[in-house]
Amino acid sequence: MSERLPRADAGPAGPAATATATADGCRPLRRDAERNRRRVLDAARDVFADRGFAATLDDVAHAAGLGVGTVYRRFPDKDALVEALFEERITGLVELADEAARTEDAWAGLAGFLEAASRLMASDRGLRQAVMSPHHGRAGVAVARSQLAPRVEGLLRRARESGQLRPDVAASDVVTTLEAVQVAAEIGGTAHPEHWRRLFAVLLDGLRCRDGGCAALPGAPLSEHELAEAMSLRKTRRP
Amino acid sequence: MSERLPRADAGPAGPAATATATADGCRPLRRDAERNRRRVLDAARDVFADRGFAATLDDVAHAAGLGVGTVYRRFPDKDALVEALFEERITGLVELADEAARTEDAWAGLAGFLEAASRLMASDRGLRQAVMSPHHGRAGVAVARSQLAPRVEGLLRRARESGQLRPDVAASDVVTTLEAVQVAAEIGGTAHPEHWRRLFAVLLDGLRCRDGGCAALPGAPLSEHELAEAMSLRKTRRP
Amino acid sequence: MSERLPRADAGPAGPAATATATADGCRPLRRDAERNRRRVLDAARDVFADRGFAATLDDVAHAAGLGVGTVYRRFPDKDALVEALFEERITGLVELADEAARTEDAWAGLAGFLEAASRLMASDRGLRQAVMSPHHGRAGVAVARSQLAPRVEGLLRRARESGQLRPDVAASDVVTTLEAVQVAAEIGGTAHPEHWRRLFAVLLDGLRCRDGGCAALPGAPLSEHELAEAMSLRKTRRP
Amino acid sequence: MSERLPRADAGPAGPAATATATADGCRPLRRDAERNRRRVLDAARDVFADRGFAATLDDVAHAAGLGVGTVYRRFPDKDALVEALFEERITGLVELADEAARTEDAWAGLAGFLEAASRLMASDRGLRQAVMSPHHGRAGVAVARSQLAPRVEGLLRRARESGQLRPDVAASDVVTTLEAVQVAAEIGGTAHPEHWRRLFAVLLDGLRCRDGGCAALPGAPLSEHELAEAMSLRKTRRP
DNA sequence: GATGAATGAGTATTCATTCAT
DNA sequence: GATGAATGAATACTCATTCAT
Repeated sequence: MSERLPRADAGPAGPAATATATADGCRPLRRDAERNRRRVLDAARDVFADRGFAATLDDVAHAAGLGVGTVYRRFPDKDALVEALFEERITGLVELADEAARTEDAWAGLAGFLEAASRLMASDRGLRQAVMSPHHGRAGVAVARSQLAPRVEGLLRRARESGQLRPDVAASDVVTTLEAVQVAAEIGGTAHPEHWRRLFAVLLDGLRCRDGGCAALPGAPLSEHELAEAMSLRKTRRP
Repeated sequence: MSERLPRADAGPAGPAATATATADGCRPLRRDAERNRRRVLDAARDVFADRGFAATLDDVAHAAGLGVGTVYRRFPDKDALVEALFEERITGLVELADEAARTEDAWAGLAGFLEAASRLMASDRGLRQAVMSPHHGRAGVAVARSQLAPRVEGLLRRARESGQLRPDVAASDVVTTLEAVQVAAEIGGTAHPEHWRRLFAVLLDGLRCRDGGCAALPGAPLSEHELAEAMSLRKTRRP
Repeated sequence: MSERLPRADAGPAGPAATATATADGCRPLRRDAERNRRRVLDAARDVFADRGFAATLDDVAHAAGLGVGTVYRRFPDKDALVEALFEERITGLVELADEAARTEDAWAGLAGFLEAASRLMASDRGLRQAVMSPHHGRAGVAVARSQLAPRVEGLLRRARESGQLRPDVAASDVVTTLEAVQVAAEIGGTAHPEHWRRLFAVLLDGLRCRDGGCAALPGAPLSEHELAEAMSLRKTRRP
Repeated sequence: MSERLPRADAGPAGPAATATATADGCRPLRRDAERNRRRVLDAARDVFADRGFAATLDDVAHAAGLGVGTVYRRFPDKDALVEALFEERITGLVELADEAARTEDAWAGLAGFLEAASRLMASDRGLRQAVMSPHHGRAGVAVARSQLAPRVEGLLRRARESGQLRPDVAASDVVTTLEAVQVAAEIGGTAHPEHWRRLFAVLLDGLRCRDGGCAALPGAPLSEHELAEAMSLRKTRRP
C-alpha cells in the first residue's frame, strides 16, 4: 500500500513488458489462462464421461484443481462448457471426414467415416449425452455442423454416384444414424464397449444399395434448415 | 419399489381390478387405491410426455388431481413411477408381440411388431427419455422383459427359420433397435412425427437376410442376463 | 409401506374428514400453514427492519424457526415476501387515511395522516428500503396504491377546499413527501429515532397555505399513471 | 482507505497535480498514477450513474480502460471508490457554498446554494444511492463535511440574521434537506428530470421564516459529531 | 388413507478481493 | 507498477422426500 518509485508509464492495455508476445494481436498475457482452459476442458471431459452431465461444475473445477470461479471465467455457464467440449469433438469429426474423402473407394470412405465417428462418440458418455439429449448446450451445433455438413454431403455424393449407397439417403439420415449408434453404446456401457458395433453393422448394411435395388425410404429427409432447427437448443420448458 | 402392477389388466383405467385376492401372492390394491394409481400413471404419462422428466412429482400429482403424498403412497419414488410407466408400455408390447405371433408370414410378423412397437414408443417423449438416458428408473425393465423376452425370441426364431432374418440377430439386438428408433423420433420431434420411420426402414432392411447372404454381426449379442444388467438402474450420483 | 385396511373413499380433494372447515370454500387445511405464513412475515419484518433487505431468506427462515423451503412455499421469491410486507403496511396506511377522513378539521386530518404514516414507516428500516429503493418488489405497489390513492385524494381535496393547503399540491407530492421523510429517518437511525420529525415539520409547513398566498410549485405533478410508472419495479439492469 | 485526494484541485482531469511535494504530509501521486485515478473516478461516475452500485468493479475498470488490479491499487475497496466519488461531489458543493457566500442577499445565497447543490446531486443516480442507502461507503463524509460544514454554517448564520430563515434550522437539517431532495429525483427518474424541484420548493418554503413567525422545529438538530456518526459507514453484514 | 405443508441438501452462478506474471 | 487470472464464500432458488394433520 505504500507509494512506489516511478517507472515508465505504460498507459491502458499498453502492449509493453508482457511475456512472449504471440503472433496474433489477440491476447498477450494468456499463457496460464490457456493452460487452465485446457485443464478445465480435460477435467470436464473426464468427469462428464464418467458421470454424465449431472456432474457439478464444482466437481469439474475440483477435478481440474481449480476454483469454480476459474471455470466460470472461461465458460459463461455449464452449457457453454459442454458445447466447447462438443465443438472439440466435432472438429475431430471434421478431420475424420476430410481423411475419409481421400479414400479410394467411395463406400469405404463413407463407411470408414461413420465407423470412426461412431467409435469416437461411443467412448464418451458425456459426448453421447450432448448428442442425444436436448437439455444441454447445443447452440453451437449449428456452427459445428456448418463445417461438417459439406464434408458429409461430399461423402454421400461420392458414395451415391458410385452406386453403393441407397440413393435417397440424405445428410439428416447420417446424423440420425450416428446418434442412434450412441444408444447402443449407452446400453453396452463400459461393460460391453464394442456393443454398438452390432447396431452399426445393421445400419451400415441398411444404407448400402444392393443389386436388387431397395425400396425408397419413407417420407422425406429433413432439409438442412429443418435439421438445424431440430438440433437446436430446446430447453425443457418450465410451466 | 414395493408396489407392483397387481394384474396386467387391459387399457387405461380399466375397471377390471377388484378387491378379490388373485392367484399370485400380491394382494391387489383396494378399488380406490387402484383408481388413484391409474390416475397418477395417466397424469404422469401426459406430464412426462409433454415436459420430459424434468417435470416435478408435484406437477404430476396436480395433474392427477391428487396430493403428492398420494403419489408417494403408490410409488416409493420418482424412479419407481417412471419405471411403472415403462413397464406398462412393455406390457403393451407384449400384447403386440402376441398378435404378431399369429401373423401368417414370419417376417411380416416380426416387422409388424417392430413397427408397432416403435410407433408406440415414438409418440411419447417421456418414454423416449427413459429409454435414452441412464438417469431414470430402469430396474424393473428386467422384470418386464421376462414377459417380453420369450415372445420376442419366438418371433425371431420364426423369422430366422423362414430364412428372412439375418441368422445372428438376437433379442438384445431387437431391444437396441427399438431404442435406436427413439433417437430418430426425438430428432423429428413433434414437427416431424414420422421422421423415425426413415431410420426404422434402414434398420429393418439391415435386419433382413438377403439372398446373397450377409456378413455376421460383429461380437456377440448380450445374453439375457447381460442385457438385464445393462438396462438396470445406473444412477449418476456422486460415489 | 404395508397395505392398510379400507376406509371411506374420499376422492380427489374431497372435502370430507378435514379439520374444522372454515366458512369460505378456499382452503380447508391451512391452520398450520397460516400460522407459519405469519411466522415468516413476522420474522421477515424483524430481520429486514434490523438488517435491511441484504438479509438472506435463509436468515428469515431461521429467525422464523422454519426451513427455507417453507418460506419459498409461501412466497415465490424474496421480492414477493418484501411486497407482502409492504402491502401489510399499506393496508395500515389505508386505515389511517380512513380515520383521518373523519377528523373535524381538514388540515388536521391531512397533517395527522401524514404524521402517522411517517411514524409508521420511520420505525422500520426494511419498509424504508422497500419504499425508497427501486431494487425490491414493488409490483404490488400499484395495487396497494389503488386503495390508498382515492383516500389521499379525498384528504387533499378537503384540505385544499378549506384553504389550508397549497392549491397545487397533488397526490404525487404526498408520496414524494412521505418518502423524503424516510431519508431523515434513515439518517437518524436508531440513535435518533425522532429525527425525521424535523424534516417532517419543515415539509408540512411548506405544504400549508399561508394568508399571503404562496408561489405555485414548479413544473407539473406526476399524473396517476406517471406516478405508477415511476414507482413500478425497476430492476437494476445487468449489461 | 489509505488513498486520499492529494489536493483538492479543480474540475475533472485537471492537470494540476504534479510530482512536487505539497505542503501537507501526503505525498502526491505520480503523474500517471494520478491520471489513472482520474480515469477510474470518471469511469465510476458514469457507470454508477447509469447502473447504480450494482455495477461491478470489473465494469468500472473496463470502462476506464484499465485492469481491476489497477482500480484496487488506487482504492482499497469498492466502498472507498464510492466514497471518493462522494467526496468529489462534496468538494464541488464547497465551491458552490463559497460562491453563494458572496451573494448580496443572504436568503438568495442560501437558497441558491441549496438549489445548485440539489441540481448537482439529482443528476447522478449513483450519488443518490450513496446518499439514500446505508450500504455504501460513507465514512469519509465526515472528512468532507469538515470542509463544507463551516461554509454551510456561514450561509445559515447570514440568512438567520437577516431574519429570512427559521431560527432553529441547523446544518444537519440542511444535509437532511439535500438528501431528501434525492428521493424526489429518484422518483422522477430520467423521465421527469425536474421532478425534484417540487419537493425542493416545498422544503425551501418550509425553511423560510414568515412574518407571522413559525413554530420551532421539534427536537434538537444533530450536533456535528452526531451527524458525522450517523452518516458514517454502517454495513449490513451479518453480525 | 389422503393431503399438502415442511424440509434442507444441492445447484448454478456472481463478484469483491488477492496475487502471480 | 499494471494486468487480469484465480479464488471461493455467498446467495437465491428447486424439488425429492418425509410427516403431522
